[in-house]
Amino acid sequence: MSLIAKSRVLDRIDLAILDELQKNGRISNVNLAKQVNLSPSPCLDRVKRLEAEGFIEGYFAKLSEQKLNQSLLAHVQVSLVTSNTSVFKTFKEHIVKTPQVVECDMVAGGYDYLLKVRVSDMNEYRKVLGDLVDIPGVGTHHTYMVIEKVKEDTGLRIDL
Amino acid sequence: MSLIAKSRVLDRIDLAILDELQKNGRISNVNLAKQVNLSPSPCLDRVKRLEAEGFIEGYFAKLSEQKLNQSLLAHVQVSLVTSNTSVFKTFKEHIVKTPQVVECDMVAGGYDYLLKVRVSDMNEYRKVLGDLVDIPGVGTHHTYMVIEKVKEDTGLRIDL
DNA sequence: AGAAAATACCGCAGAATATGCTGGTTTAAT
DNA sequence: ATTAAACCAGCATATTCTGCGGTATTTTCT
Repeated sequence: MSLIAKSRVLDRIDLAILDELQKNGRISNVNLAKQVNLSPSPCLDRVKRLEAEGFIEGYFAKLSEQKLNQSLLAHVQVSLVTSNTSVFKTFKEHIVKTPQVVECDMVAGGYDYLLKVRVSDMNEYRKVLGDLVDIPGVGTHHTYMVIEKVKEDTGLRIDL
Repeated sequence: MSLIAKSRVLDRIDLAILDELQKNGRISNVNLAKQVNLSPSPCLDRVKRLEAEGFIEGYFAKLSEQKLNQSLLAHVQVSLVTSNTSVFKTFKEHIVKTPQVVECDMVAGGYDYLLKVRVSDMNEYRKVLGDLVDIPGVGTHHTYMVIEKVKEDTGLRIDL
């Protein structure tokens, strides 16, 4: 017997459930069941299983960036001067503590980072960038201020 | 009387509701009410109002990128050769049609774009990039492949 | 300051939904 | 062909949703 946890194969119904929940996270189970041509009980069973198996990580409300005054977005490319462990540790600690940095990816060879920064206005951005470049070990940086959002797909692609 | 739709000021309870729903989008109304020290009725009233006023844009299930085999992420910087309207139109049409491109921001002066591409593996990425560079008007491009996700905050910042 | 109005809150009741259980059916493997 | 496993529908109970009426608190106007 294999020690690897078996990952059940998803059938068409499971995929339809995921696709629907990804678009409408608060749909009632009875309506979800109708949507996927199932009666409520087995539908709920499947949802519970998809949650337990980790296919569904959670449910979240999407809030309005405009209404909550956080509609200015910038991508910042940052290079560290060395791959030194303590330099990275300091950098990461700062990033985690800075709430305006909503995303941080290590890219390419290991010294480069791409940050996504969400702020209310340029003044706030200036402060965030000022703090960022003061971190020891931070070398070059370049800001890509977002002018227009052309596309944004939050969900994953589901092939039904 | 003003024709501007009045935007009610959010009090501490509204912010607490938004903060909770952003973390737990499927919490029951009775539990949400307990969380914010309210009885269910006014709590539901507030949620409905926050939805109607656009503070809450929707509810979504977050699916597992790993489990659904879409865990390879790349940021791609693309420059168009001109700001020509039809060039941009063609570019945008391609982007919208390509499901692997999950995000596309126009940045800086107007010819540069930052794409976020989500694929299952390098082979798929190669195809996506190949199609991308074949679009007429696309000039230089540079790929930042994500090695490690250092931080990811989906929600907005709420100051309670 | 005092009265009137508006707003927000609570608790209750009927309707809808969630959830566990049972039994019957299909599917897969031996 | 037989057995085992998985799946599905329907029912019963518990929970939750949701609208309504009454009360308290805050706001506004005189």
